[in-house]
Amino acid sequence: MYDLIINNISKYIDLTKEEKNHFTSLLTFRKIKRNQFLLQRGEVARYDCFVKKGCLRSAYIDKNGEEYILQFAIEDWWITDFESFINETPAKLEIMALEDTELLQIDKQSLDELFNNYLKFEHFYRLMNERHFISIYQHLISFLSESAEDRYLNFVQEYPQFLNRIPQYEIASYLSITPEYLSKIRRKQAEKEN
Amino acid sequence: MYDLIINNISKYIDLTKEEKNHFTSLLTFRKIKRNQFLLQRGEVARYDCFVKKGCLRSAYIDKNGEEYILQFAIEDWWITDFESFINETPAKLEIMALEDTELLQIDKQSLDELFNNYLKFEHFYRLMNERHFISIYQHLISFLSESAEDRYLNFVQEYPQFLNRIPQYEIASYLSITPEYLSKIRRKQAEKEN
DNA sequence: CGTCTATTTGAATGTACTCAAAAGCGGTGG
DNA sequence: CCACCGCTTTTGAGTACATTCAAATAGACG
Repeated sequence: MYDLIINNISKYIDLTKEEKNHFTSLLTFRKIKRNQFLLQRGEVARYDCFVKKGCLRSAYIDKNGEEYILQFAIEDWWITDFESFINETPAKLEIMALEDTELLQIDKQSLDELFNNYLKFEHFYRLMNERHFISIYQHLISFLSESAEDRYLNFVQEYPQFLNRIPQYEIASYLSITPEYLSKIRRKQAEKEN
Repeated sequence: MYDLIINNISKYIDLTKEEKNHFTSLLTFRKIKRNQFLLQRGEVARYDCFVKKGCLRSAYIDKNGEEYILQFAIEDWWITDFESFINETPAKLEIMALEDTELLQIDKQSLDELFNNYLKFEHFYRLMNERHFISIYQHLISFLSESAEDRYLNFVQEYPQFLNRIPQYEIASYLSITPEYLSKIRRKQAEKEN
């Protein structure tokens, strides 16, 4: 049950048996079905969620109802609306399952208590968030400096595991282009191959 | 000398006199002149820097030499190439002073030692980075969902203190538009006023 | 199969860019 | 105090990347 998440944390810090037990006692298991919401806009994100199995996406929805996917999360990834979770404010993002999904979640209060009692975990959380932060930075830079076509090519290189798993219009949204234009990019690439 | 930075940290955690003294003993003071580099691309960012006086900008430079400004930092802000500082890898960003600037900087080793000896400071750093992280997230969302014109209007609202201080072509770069187009946006806005 | 959803195609359009040149602005020296 | 220089901002014309809209085609699933 907890192998994957313990292993995930052990990449950053070493844990004693007691620490593992205490940590896992704070987790709750949750299943959500394909196309169901883990978090809806306006709710407070009460949990930081670790994906045990399945696939989710977080997206920002603007005033015109336009969706902008910010992150996909599969097995061994964490996902939440970070701003909402940290500040305990209404979420600007929504998180939806793209597949039937199994999660282990921890609520903010438990996490804060954990940080107070086991300082090691605050260290872990800082390190994990630093990585996450760096990846968002890179994402931002790629939007600033690259064309839609380059972003697609990078995506294919960097996340080949997503290509077979996630519909094309979701990938288009992640790359912030229209599905029509992504289709045209793909045709162009296919023509180049020959 | 240290009032501003101690005050900055005290927004997040309470410090004893001894902690303050220890912390400030780790800082080095540095002045850089307008148009000089605090960090150049390819160097490792050895310091996280607190701005005591002046103004800097961090920018990503792509293969064509195009600049994309990611952050401005004035008094009471922190700046570094986070990825380079954390991972101790060559910087992809450059940081330059837009005005004569005074800094207090701390190197990574001192910071890590500080975290080990005074766990409180790791807590501070986590909280500060969480805020920084959230603001990068919002920056990304604004690029995804808003037109150049809306981004400019938001910038004017959110950072009026920068308008008189930073040249227009730097602001254009931060908004990721050409100076020419920013000029056109401003004319359009001015016409609306009448 | 038939239906529903996802992808592709094409034509018209728009937002923002490029390039070139003019105008504005601030400082310096004669 | 004016003239000149370099740098920043504005203007305009032409263009490109990506969008919108509408329709056709392809795929997936019951």
